[in-house]
Amino acid sequence: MSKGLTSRSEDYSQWYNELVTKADLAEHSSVRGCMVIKPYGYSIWEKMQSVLDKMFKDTGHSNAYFPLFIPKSYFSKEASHVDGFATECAVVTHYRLKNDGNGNIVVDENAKLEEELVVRPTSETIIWNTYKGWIQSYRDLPILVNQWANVVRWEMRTRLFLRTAEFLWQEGHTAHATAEEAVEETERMLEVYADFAENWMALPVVRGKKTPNERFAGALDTYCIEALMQDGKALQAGTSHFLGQNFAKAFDVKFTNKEGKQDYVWATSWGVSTRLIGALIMAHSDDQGLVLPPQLAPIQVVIVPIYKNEEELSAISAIADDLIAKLKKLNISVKYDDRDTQRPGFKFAEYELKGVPVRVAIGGRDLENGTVEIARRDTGEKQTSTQAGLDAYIEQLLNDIQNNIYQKALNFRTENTRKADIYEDFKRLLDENPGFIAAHWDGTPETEQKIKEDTKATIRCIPLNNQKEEGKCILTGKPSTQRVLFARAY
RNA sequence: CGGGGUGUAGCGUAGCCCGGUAUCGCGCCACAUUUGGGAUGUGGAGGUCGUAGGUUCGAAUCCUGCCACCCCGACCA
Repeated sequence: MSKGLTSRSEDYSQWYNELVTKADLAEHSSVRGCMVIKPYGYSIWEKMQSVLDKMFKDTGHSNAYFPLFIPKSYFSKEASHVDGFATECAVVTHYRLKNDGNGNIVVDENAKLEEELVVRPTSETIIWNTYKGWIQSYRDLPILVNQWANVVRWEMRTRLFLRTAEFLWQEGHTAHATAEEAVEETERMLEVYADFAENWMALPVVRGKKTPNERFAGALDTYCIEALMQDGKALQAGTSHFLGQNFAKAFDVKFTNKEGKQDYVWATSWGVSTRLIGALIMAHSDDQGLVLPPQLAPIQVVIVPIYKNEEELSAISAIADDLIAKLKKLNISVKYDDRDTQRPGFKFAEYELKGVPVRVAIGGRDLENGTVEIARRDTGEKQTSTQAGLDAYIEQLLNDIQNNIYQKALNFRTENTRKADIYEDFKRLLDENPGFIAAHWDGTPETEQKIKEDTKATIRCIPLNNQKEEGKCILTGKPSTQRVLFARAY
């Protein structure tokens, strides 16, 4: 492991790339745009999955699995959907290789597929094609299904976790008898995501709706949670779509309602991806490395023994073993690092880089005094603490760290959310103090587009429960009834 | 996909302009001394110079194609 990390102020983007690889979260694979998620990074994803999965089940959903391949023709059935994804699809055209006689393995041109298969960029089409066979009556509704899967989007420019050609995610796809019910579902799942972001990732998010420009291809309404990263850029952390009857119409999914009449089914879809790991990194980490919220940290507590001989080590290990047993009872994950191949200082730096929330060091001094040294990753504070009652203290400390990280991120967002009423101020803020900018907008796609071309800032969302306020559009001066949130985004 | 940059040992690099098979640091291995913030010494291993081709007696170096990554742009739940 190499020393030092480029600082955030020096080069934020380089800091991020180095951190991802040096903290052992992921690395570039030999396949363009695709990453290898390494065990430490994957264990964060597993934690996220297990929490979210429980949340989905607690809200009535079940998991299922649909094919990776989607017949090309399915995409043409929903016009705006195909427009949104056509330019980034991987397509399977053949099903066999052969030896060309010169020792080269080549595609067998005789094994051409009748119809090409698209590697799913999202599963609405294959799922709605399937739902057609599942739904006849209102008694078959709702269908509340989630899928954990990988998807492929042939992105032009990729970044580890934030945008990769293949990524892992979950996608919920639900079917309902009424529009009201589908909208309720859309909003419910947005709240699940917001809850997860705030209480597990310690990431404050703005709940909002996308403008028509930024909507998911095929949706009537896209709800989102937006988070602010430390460089002042926004990140879309999750979306929940009200799809109306678009997919039901495209795939002819009708049901008989209570009145005995045929109607198209109402749909939602919602998803979060491994991009959340990118959000986690960019929101909390510092120049020393990762800072992980205790709720999602694969290792919550690391114990490092400091010893001069075998005898001292075994005395320390006895204390450590006792602490480990107590912490495990409290469901706290602990690692005891008694490797003799690295010195304590090296281990300290390593666990800081990897974002372990709490470090306990036990040495000869502590043996004499009945103490340990406790260091918290979020503030870097170190203190000496008695061994008695240590488990309860650490449990509390983990809570404190979780809260502190959240509060810090919230303060950052508050400080970096500003109002602008004059276009010049708006532009100046974007360059000098990037962050969210609350500004009036005349509600037209043209104005939004113009601002985007001009400043690279987009409307991240129209916050839910937004305060009504009379004003004038920042660009055109036309009347507006509320402020919307602008930012440059990932 | 357009513009710019980079690619030399696991990582970071020198050498390239001006052609003669490769420099240094970290890391790695062995041993010893060490261990409360990234240890020290001694010895050692490790390289198709991204890749394919061309020019040449000879290519890391010159020329061409391709690939990957980084930055900017376009695109993008």
